[in-house]
Amino acid sequence: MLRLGKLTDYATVILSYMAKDLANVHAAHEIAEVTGITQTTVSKILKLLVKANVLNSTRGAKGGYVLAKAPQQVTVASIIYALEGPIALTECSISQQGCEQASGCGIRANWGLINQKIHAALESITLADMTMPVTLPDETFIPVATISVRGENNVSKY
Amino acid sequence: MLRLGKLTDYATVILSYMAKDLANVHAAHEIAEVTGITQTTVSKILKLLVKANVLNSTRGAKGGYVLAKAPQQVTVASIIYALEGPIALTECSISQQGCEQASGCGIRANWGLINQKIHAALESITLADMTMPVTLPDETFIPVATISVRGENNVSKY
DNA sequence: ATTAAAGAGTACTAAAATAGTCCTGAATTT
DNA sequence: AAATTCAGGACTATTTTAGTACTCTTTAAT
Repeated sequence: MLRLGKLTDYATVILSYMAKDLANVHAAHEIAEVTGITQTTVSKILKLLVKANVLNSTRGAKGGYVLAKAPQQVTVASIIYALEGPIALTECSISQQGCEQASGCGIRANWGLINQKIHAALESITLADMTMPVTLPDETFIPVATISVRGENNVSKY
Repeated sequence: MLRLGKLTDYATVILSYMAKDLANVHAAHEIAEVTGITQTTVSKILKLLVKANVLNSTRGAKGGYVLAKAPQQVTVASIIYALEGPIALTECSISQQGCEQASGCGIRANWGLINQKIHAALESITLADMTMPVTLPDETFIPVATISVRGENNVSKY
């Protein structure tokens, strides 16, 4: 399955919670409580989001995290980038070094094309879109039909 | 990184080789030789592609594999599906069961939106596009800038 | 008929990536 | 000074993915 890690899923949960309460600074422990994700894991995610300039942090008592930008300006691509690094489906789309036969490779360019399209899709959706309640029939949500589930847990429920 | 497994990368290499020589039946050992992928791994991939109706196989001496459809009709989405299962970024996009709070989940619907876009992008590119030599400046191929490589090997070079 | 060549199916092992935890240090408020 | 909170890094455990091996079935050639 073309998939994102759990941490990215968690991150969207955390960020959409924060997007709904922009007025306050949120400490890691508070977010952990609200989301049900353990605090150590929440902290790990928050740190990554700060490093990627999605969040700002303040230390010390009364410290915590706030969004660095308006929800409309936080793209899904930037969230994925923060948690998982570059958005690219194949290695050779990232580094040309890895490919021993870069010049003769007819596939690399075409993977690049695909990556571009996907990147564009992920750039076009923001945290604001994620928090906005969408109410479409279920069929529209699920692009693939009958399905073998390969993992269990997720917390996209807040 | 939003990524595909190596096997999927291999699969595109194998399929584009086969797409260039539609006239002949290709045995696993032959494909292994040409691509440099070990035969056991090649076999594994070919079997998955048969199961997904991307390839047809014939057993016995002189047997082997051929494309089940014209290259224009083999979508990248179907290749990914064959190797990795459903194309969905988050678990909750696949099964509603997994999500304890399905009704109250504001995020699920929005992930579905993203999945749809990505699925559309992957449906829009076929094996024919992959084999077609694209010659654009390198910058166009690589959507993300400076980059930490997390894996090494790939064989997208044929 | 027998043999050799090929794929089908399944189970298993090894390697790599991901998730999750813990510890120590630095900044800030009271 | 003490308490709170984030920063950074190292480490462990878990899960996923990759790769291999083995047995069975099918087909062609002799």
